Amino acid sequence: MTASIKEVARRAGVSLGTVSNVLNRPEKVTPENRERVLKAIAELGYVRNDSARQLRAGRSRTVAIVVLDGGNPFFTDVTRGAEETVEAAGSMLIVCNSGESPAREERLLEMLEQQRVQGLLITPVGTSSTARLERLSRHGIPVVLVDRGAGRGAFCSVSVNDVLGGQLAAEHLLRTGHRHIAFAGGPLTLPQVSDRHQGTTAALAEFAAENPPARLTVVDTANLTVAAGRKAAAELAAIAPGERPTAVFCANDLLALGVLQELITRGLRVPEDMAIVGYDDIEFAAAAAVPLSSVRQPRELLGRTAAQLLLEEVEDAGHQHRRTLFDPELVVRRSSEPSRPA
Amino acid sequence: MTASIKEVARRAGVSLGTVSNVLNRPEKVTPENRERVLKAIAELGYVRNDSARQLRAGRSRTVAIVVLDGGNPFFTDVTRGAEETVEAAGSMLIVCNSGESPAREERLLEMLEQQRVQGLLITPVGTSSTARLERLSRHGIPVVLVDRGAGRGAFCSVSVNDVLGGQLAAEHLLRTGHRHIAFAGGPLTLPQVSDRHQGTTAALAEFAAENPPARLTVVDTANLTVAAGRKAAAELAAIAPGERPTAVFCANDLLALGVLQELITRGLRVPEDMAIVGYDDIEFAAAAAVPLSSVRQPRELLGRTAAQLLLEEVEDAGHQHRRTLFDPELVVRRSSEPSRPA
DNA sequence: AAGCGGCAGTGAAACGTTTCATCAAACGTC
DNA sequence: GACGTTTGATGAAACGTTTCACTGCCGCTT
Repeated sequence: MTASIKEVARRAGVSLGTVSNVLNRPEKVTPENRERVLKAIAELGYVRNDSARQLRAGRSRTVAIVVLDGGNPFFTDVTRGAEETVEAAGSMLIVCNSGESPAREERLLEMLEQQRVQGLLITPVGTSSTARLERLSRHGIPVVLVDRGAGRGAFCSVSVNDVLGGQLAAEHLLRTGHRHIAFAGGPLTLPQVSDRHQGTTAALAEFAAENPPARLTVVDTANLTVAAGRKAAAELAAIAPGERPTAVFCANDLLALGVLQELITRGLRVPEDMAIVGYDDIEFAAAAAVPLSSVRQPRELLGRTAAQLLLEEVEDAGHQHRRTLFDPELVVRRSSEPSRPA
Repeated sequence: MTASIKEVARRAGVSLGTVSNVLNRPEKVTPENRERVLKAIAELGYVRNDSARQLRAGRSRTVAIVVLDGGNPFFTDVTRGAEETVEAAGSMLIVCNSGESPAREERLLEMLEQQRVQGLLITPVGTSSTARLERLSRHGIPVVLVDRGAGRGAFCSVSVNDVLGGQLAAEHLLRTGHRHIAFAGGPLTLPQVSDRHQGTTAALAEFAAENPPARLTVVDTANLTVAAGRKAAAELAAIAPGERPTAVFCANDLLALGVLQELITRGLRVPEDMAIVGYDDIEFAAAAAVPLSSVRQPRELLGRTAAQLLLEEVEDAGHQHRRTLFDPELVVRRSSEPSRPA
């Protein structure tokens, strides 16, 4: 269907190697020959065959990023950052979505390995893929963990201190007078979720050292979506007012937006009846029905840094793995403004 | 670095062809040989080389989708729909982002063509890429236009009637008493934008046939983002109250959310001082500070249908191009509830 | 004038698959 | 027990590149 280099050579009346030279080292070929080859290329509508190129070269020019949820603005922002960096290096970023499903993740990794991608940015669903990722790395495909610390020193990683984030959120709620807090998130097997939860309990423990202890209710959700948030809010709203937490810290903003919406629908006031703090500070958080307090992560920076680390490792094989950890930042908005000053 | 089929063959003590058979037609090979080959594969950590496979086969197992804005929930939903369908067919969907930049789009198309992707779903930035897309199609890479009608019959396309959408929005505003409406959107070279604008003017024209004419103010924006919306709102707010439109129809929801936020910040009330209608009905529209009226598009269905059409064309070369057009639906929420009944 | 270095261009080899014609062996039939 | 048929295994060819050792050729030096 499509013309090959051989036909270009024949039409231009030169050898195969000369055409290749025009394509790869144009300065090495005489101007008139270059001219003729380019003309032939244009006439035939020749397009380089990347498969053959890659086969010969042993490696490709694409970097892949595998995200947990392609619809979550957090990940699209991370992706944007990575895209920028990868593109500047002359490669192409392809975005894949595991949708928090280990099976799909597995399938994607399999296909990406077969494609011999240049490198891989990934937020793994769980720990089940660690073995496969290590194998990728061993096979010469660098892997950088995104939004997830590397367990042992096997990979580079770029993440944000989720424990600290959870702590910031919980401390804020305690400071503004809340004594019964809910943590909404799940599945708890996601390190992001469990770290944020851990930060919460840490803050509560610290608080209890000098005060009467505060209470924590955990609402486990199936995933981190708006729909899951609505469901969580329904559970919270069903609790008798006296026993109900007065604030909820949600493991991400989608969840928080769902919670907010459902609470309002059910006639509860935010923050008076229930304060809310989200996580990620996505663009929509500030635009919500009640502007959402949230723990901000440097999303694009995360993506940029991860891509840089990856490209570095692609260049330099004898590379030392590195872990980068950013600190999050609490952004207080109306959804958690003190209803009763501490 | 990575083992090849040849080494597997040597280790298993069989020929090269037998290994290939184990991989592709396992029933054709004797159980004990199959066993030995699989063992060798496991021991060597052999991974199929897709470049070689593709080179031989002439085609790949990946479908690409090129979207205008990877961060826009509209596109992530379309992508989700497409993903589902493509995955069910055993292929892999890779997501690329043109970011509304013709240059980046051009680059992506070049690389995707070199990769000999199986097919392409695309929302083109403008009309400048038509020639290249036609060439792709001619070279055996089917192209389906998404959220964009095919100009001539060159491609399959799946879109939503944007003119009708614009009309629905404008009629709604006229019916609820508005006599000076703003249209915010841009660039007007985007067919989506110009169609929605055209629908608006059509509705106004129809209205004027039986009523004193209503007024339309166009606010041209650089793109369709929240930031652009904020800027547009600033312009609207700067108009003297008597001269200011009483309602604004935004070409998409991101824009509308930005407008909403900025208006609130500036102390204008929605919908009392200015009603808003958005477009797309993304998930965040209902959760906004003032729940947003919006023109709903069947986003996942759009993606699914486009992917189906594409796969159909991949299968059947002698395929008739088809254009599918869905109708949008107006969803009225508080942002445009009649402040003064008609 | 002979020798030498540099420069363009050539053609074959190699990358890792899949396919296909060929071959050998085992089997069933008469 | 010979023959035809089926079955499984084999090895070479082909896909489209890039690379590299060679070959002429020209102009410069001695």
